[in-house]
Amino acid sequence: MNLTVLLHDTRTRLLESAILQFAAKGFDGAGIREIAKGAKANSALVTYHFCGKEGLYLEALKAIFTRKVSPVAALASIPPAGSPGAREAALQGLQDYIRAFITELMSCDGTDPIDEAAMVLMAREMQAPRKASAPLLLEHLAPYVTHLTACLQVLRPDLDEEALFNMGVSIQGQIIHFRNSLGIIRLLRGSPDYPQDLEKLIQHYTDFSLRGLGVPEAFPQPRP
Amino acid sequence: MNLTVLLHDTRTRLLESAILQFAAKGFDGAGIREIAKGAKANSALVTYHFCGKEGLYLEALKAIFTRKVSPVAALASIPPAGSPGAREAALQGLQDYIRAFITELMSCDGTDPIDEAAMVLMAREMQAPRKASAPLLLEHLAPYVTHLTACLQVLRPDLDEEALFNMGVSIQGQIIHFRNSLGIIRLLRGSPDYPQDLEKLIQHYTDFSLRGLGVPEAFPQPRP
DNA sequence: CGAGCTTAATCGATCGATTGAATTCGTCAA
DNA sequence: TTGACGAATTCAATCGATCGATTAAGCTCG
Repeated sequence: MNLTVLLHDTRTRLLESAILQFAAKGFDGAGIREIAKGAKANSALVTYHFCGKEGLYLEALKAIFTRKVSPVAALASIPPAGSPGAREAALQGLQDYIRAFITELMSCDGTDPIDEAAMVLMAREMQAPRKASAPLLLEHLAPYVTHLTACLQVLRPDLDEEALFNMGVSIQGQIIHFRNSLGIIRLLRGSPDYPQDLEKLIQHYTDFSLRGLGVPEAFPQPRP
Repeated sequence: MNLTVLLHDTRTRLLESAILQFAAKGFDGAGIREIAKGAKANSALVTYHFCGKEGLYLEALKAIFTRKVSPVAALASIPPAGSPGAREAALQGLQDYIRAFITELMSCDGTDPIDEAAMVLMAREMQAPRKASAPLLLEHLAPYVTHLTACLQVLRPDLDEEALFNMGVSIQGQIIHFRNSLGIIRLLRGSPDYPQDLEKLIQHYTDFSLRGLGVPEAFPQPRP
């Protein structure tokens, strides 16, 4: 019995190694032999446990989504529009949402390489989803959109449905782009450890989003 | 002499086919045989003209950047801060920038498949740049950042340098994310032809950005 | 003719998948 | 507790296919 391998069973080790390899080299660039080597397992086990490379990829995606995305979606629902305190609740809900989103996306400060790889893989999949994984993506992203739209609806009841949708895309877009393009952003900024202050970052995205949405409370004093 | 091939020489045809194939299948997924077939050429020409697959990829990227990115960067420079009319010029410059950015990014309505593929390839490269192409990326993106930062500096002289940088990332981020994730966004929205009205989209991103930046003119009337 | 370009053919390497034997594991009879 | 049996798991070895790169001969012009 191998001691270094006792913590996880072979299937789990294959999944974790797959996340690392797929994130680093893409679906075509990563080979099942190297994935198996990273899991200290035999490459034939990919077919045995996952019905081949494609099945392993899908299972790896599923594992990532249930681990990273689902927790954030479990935010408290806001009161329905029109009820007393709905506006304050929606405002707070939107702020919590942005905070949870950024925190979750940035919760991989080198401590867990698998977390970091999971973000890369998720980002790639959102940008150019494989045909087989599009349903998986939609299923796990829908709760986000629902919650966000509900908040926006309360805060800007005057907007039509398309305008609200655009607002949601803008708010999510800034944050996702920040996470996805962190490599380029750090190059452009010239400092590899940006952002140093996560709290300041959350404050920026909250303020920018609330102002962009058109919430008066977030707007600075008008000039004289 | 082949008639169907007279329009471009072999090198150019290989480049265009490479853009299509690399965008569709990624660097590892695309094969030089298929690229050559798409260009009605022999696969050995990849080595002859571009010193191998990697060289072809870099040349394809270079062709994309000089075609899509550089033109947008050629925007009129704004007057220096403090000079009369600087604020109005900066405001207009920012609006022009957003318009030019979106227009260029969306200027591939199925008319030119190479344009569409170029966007996919550029997006992928921004998200996960290959080691060899990072310098190319920085070189072509720097003018954008310079122009945008100059506008922001004039419009919000009270902000420090890091805050201005965050503003720029947010403004660019929404738009880039919109273009990169258009596939998922259309799925979430449920309409494959979104956005129908490009002008309305430009208006949204302009308004959202100006409000997010904290420009009073863009803010709606405060509630009673 | 000679330089630039293009071709078919082939190289060794690596790919994902499969095979059949070897090993480990849970379970139940003795 | 022990031994044995069937199922589940893991293994080394190998399959055909495809990869990028190379070679040497053929072609096209100035």
